Amino acid sequence: MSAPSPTNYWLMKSEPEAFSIDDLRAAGRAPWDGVRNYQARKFIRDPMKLGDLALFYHSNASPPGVVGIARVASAARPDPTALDPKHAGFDPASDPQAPRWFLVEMAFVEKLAAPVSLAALKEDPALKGMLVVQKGQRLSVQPVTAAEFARVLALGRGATASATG
DNA sequence: GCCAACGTTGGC
DNA sequence: GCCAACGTTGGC
Repeated sequence: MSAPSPTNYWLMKSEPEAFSIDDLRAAGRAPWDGVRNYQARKFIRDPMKLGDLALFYHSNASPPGVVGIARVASAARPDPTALDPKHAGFDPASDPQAPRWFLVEMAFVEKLAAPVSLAALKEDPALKGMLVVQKGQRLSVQPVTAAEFARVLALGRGATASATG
């Protein structure tokens, strides 16, 4: 039996002061809660599938960039933090009977030996189509192509900038 | 439906 | 801390 290959690849942003790759590694897996953007919700709720792989991106970091790999470890389900008045992500308009916000659980896969900074992503011609390098793009859950994912992973595992594997 | 005001994101 | 860019809200 070979392991099923992931059907989609993603980039998921988190501020390291809120939840870092080290936090995910320590936890093993964790609910990816707090997504409050309709476009990101659509990705989480619809095309995101168990086993999909994601680039774990540190935003508001020094430097910002891809620091690890995570795997989608659950189906999408309603995000309970949207219904919790004590939670920063509380949405008073959210209806428990018709959940508005969703989460998936993410599992730790790998911390990159050589984090790939946003500047490095921008410098790589092979990655010029990535959403994260586009000006003004702030979507917290983004699709990436298999080729982009493989390229970032190669860079992050220590491949030289001139390697094209 | 338009669009100004506001709040947030996130690089720098 | 600054501020550009974006998304949402709400008056009209």
